[in-house]
Amino acid sequence: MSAAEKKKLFLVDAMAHIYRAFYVPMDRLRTRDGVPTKVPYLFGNIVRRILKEYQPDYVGIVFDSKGPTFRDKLFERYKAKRPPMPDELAMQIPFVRRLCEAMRLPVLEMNGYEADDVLGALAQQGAKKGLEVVLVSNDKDMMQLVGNGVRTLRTGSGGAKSDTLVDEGKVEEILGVPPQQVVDVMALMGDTIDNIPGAKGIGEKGAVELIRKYGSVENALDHADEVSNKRYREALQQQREQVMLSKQLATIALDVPLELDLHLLESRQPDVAALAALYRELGFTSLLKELGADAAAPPGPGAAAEKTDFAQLATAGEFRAWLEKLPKSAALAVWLNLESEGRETEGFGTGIASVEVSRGEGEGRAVWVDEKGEALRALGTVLADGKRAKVVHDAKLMELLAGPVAGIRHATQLYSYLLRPTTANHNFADCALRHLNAVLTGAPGERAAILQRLAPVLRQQVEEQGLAEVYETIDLPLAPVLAAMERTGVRVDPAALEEMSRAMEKEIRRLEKEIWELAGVEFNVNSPMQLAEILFDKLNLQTATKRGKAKARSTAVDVLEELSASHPLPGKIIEYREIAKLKSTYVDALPKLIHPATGRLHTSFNQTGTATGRLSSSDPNLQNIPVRSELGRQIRAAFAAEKGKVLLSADYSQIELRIMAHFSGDKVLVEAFRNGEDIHARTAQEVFGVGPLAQTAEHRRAAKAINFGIIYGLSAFGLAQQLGIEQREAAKFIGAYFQRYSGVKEYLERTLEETRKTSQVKTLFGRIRPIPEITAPQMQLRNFAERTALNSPLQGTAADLIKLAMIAIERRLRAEKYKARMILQVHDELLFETPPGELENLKEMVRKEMQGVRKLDVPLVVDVKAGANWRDMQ
DNA sequence: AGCGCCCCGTAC
DNA sequence: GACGTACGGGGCGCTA
Repeated sequence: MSAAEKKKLFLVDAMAHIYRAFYVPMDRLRTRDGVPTKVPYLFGNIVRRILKEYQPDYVGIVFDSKGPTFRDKLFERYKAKRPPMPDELAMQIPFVRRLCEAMRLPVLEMNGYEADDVLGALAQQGAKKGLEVVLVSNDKDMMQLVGNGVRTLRTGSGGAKSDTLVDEGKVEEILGVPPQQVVDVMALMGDTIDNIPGAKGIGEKGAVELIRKYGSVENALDHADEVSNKRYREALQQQREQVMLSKQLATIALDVPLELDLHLLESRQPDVAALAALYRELGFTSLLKELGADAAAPPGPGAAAEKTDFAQLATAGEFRAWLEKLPKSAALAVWLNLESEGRETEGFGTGIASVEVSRGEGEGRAVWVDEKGEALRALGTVLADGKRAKVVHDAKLMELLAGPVAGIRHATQLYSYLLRPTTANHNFADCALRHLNAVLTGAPGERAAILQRLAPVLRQQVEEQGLAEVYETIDLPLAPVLAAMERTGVRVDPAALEEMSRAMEKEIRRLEKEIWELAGVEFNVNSPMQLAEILFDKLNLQTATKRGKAKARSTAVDVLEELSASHPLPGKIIEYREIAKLKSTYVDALPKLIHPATGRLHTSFNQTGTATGRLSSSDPNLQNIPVRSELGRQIRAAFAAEKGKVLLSADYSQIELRIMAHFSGDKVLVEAFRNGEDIHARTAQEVFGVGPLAQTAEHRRAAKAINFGIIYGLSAFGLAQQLGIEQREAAKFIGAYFQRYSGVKEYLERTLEETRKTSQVKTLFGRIRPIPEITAPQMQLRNFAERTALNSPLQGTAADLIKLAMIAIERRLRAEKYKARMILQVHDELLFETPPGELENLKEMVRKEMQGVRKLDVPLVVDVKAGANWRDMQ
């Protein structure tokens, strides 16, 4: 009999599919009474698809038995750990059984055995009878049954095309071991669904690696002491018993006393009447129609949820009337509820689900956003009216979603940030909990009401901390500026990136091959763990300099550079890393984030995300676009002005050192900046006693590192590492620096003293950063706190200065009707896109506003460049 | 599949 | 431990 003529037996692992369906995020699928129906719905989908796609001759749906199984008796203590099935899931299983019944699919189960065992036994018998057996299950454990006419079918979520029929070769491809070793792998990695404990600390990756090397669990355990990876070695040594037990648990029993009755399993036509009744009961309208049943369709799932609108104001008209009756004097709290968590749609109109407003504590009104946009229009009028004070949480988001906002009195997110910039979360719920101990219930209007309560509490603290001026003059006015920048976006040339991607892919493959040859084995070059094994175990390479315990097996670039003296492999890894990093992070990632409507990248500037007062940028992060390497600059060149425009870049020169000069009043530093000297050359002269003309590149490099180090809270260790010199020598440099720049030394000492007294530092404008660890008994914590205390006032003041400049520049761009737009901020740089006609005026204006933003004891210098793209500028 | 952690690398 | 501030990708393990 040829393979094509073989009859097909499909056995479906019901529980595996039920669990999988349960975790698909479709929680709105319920009957009108709220009974969840997702599981029978998805289960039915997959079974109908399989029947249609593969047309099996025999089908069985295999369930676990209801009573205790032989495994429970053998391994009671593990069974006890299995979490009970969630009620939400348990209540849906009877529907699945009824569905099978209505589809006339035989349900198979066997007292005392789990589904896996039944499947295993039936599969064997079927194969013996010359059937082509397919086990429908994505469970990896099931792959131990593959071979001799038995395969598994892994169903994908993308329809039949994404299904995989798994034969012996495929098992190895997927799991990395043949079917005979599946049990061994499972015994090590464990499986939560099947309640196999495995070895803690060993995942799939490690399990496969160990079994490939040692062949079996038993052998791996016997040679546990030889395993080089510490984590795996200890896991094997310490969890011997558990691993052996896991192997027994993972092994599928083939001796189930069950007779394969092919007559019972023959494919049959469904019981249409029973199926229609069930579909109707579950509210599966579309399936009912498909069935051709003549019954009237009840409302489908999801329709019910929209009707349960319990907004306090029923219509946009009511909302408008409510707003019109507002007394002019009252500050209005406004809260927007978004349609979804994702920010894809943010900023481009469609994201608002409902609006909440409040005139005072304890009051709140909510209204759903209507299709005609009446509610949003009414809101927009009030928001744009500067004479009406507003209370909001996120000022930038309000601007982005609801249009121009004038007259914001309180922005609680900014208050929260100014008060505690080191706290990670400034979302509304956390603020309400932190400052009011209020837990949100989700009642309509509640958030706006709580906003009214929160605002005065935070405002008072902001005033007490002397932060009101920073709020009024910097953070609040900056919010709409950032909103405008995000909305404008920046153009990136996708064709250029795609072209680069192709070339880089080729290069990566080439390097990968070379690396594999040098290593003598194929491995994942992206995995530091695998790479470390090759470098330190297989090739036995060693670094001369000792590294700390934690970083003993680091594969960071400085280590690779050291190793490259003794082997060609590390050098190739460095090459590979650079290309792979730039490709995945920028070249491939950026095009995906181009907005379809605008064709541009719209980053999100986080105004409350850093401890120092800097901004941050994400999705994508446009503040770390490469510039240092040639390949990196090629990426930067893809950031190009649109047709008929050019880019203008303006960056502060040495701003943090200038601020240091201002704060410290150090005579040398102030003089150098007032004279417009090259500051690195001056430092080289001061520290090494070498005049500018006699300085070598090495002098300049060291001087530059020292100047940077000063800003970061210099240590001899850090400088030594940076320069690749002895710590003693670095200490000498630092000593020389402080001798020549004694004002700097005194300033740094003063700063630490002051910080110890107040446990916080301040910027020039009064922005604070709490540093409680400054008095920690643990030296390590304290050292870190000290470096932070020295750096934050410099970094934070620089951030304040450029924020002020941005506000001033944006004001002038609008007042003087420039067509130019500010599009990015990168900490000390501003990027603009402008028609060439405005370029000269813009250059002058931007330079003037940035340099004159605040008079310091040393001049602020701004370098201005222009060009077609972000790389080629002069 | 999604999250959290680690390592690593990009920017200023 | 290791000079400051960020964000993000890939690997890996855990958990639902």
